[in-house]
Amino acid sequence: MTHPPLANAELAIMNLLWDQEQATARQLREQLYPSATKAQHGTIQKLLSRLEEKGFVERDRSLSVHLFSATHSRQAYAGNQLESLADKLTGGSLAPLITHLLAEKKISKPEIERLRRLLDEGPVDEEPA
Amino acid sequence: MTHPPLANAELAIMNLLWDQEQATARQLREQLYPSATKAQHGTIQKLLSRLEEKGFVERDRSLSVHLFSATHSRQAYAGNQLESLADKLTGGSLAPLITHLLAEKKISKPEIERLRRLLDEGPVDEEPA
DNA sequence: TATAGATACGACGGCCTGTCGTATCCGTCA
DNA sequence: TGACGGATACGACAGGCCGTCGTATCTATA
Repeated sequence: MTHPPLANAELAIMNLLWDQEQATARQLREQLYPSATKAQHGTIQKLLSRLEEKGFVERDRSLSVHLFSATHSRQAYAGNQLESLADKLTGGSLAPLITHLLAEKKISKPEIERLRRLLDEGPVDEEPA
Repeated sequence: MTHPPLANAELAIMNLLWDQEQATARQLREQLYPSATKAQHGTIQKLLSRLEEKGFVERDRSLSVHLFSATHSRQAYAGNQLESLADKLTGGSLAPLITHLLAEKKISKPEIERLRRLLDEGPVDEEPA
């Protein structure tokens, strides 16, 4: 199952939900639009309901003030996007994606070490958040 | 310098240009729309000129029939997209993107070997095409 | 019951994408 | 030289997605 890509404002909401596990629409609005006008409450609601349609967000309706939470982890989404990138561009293989970044030295040495450790350990537990 | 993402039809053209280095609009049309109606010539031209605006395609005007070629390699574009994915999702770090795919065993053993060799060799020449 | 706050739903403008028509240009060939 | 075929140039269009906002309905509480 491959997730559709997210637009900017949607991603901004997901980033908040990935960081805090649960939030009300009001809390999200305060973080995204510090100068709160009344209309933007509707914007948040709209974005949340679209995210719900796409299956990214779950809504707890048990209270009259709904609680929203992410259904997929950030890594799950990220990995999925990486996969679809590889499918579109390199027949599903990851190596060519990384080749160019290595050649351009866009990957730092600590990052290379980190990746090497990941590969050596084989299947690993997810890192927390 | 970060490239904008490409849409489907645009990507289809780029894939052809990445494979054959040079082509006329007519050649591209024959490969993309085997049942050639006349109108689709315009479509190809339009897509090519938009790709030119975005800096993905170069046009050799020395003959009256123009020759088109890609300005960036497939790897350059792919690496760039990977980079922007990492920037948007994980603060620029690649490891979390790969973590989930490893945990889900979405990466085959030969692919893991290939990645490990890339990392061990450090900065490497680009692979051809 | 009145009121504040939350949700539900629909509408809108803007942008991008893919498609297509039409007009113009250029070379070739009779 | 004049007509013709193929290529380019340019503009128009519908559809879809995104972000935004207004309005209406609902709910809890004082």
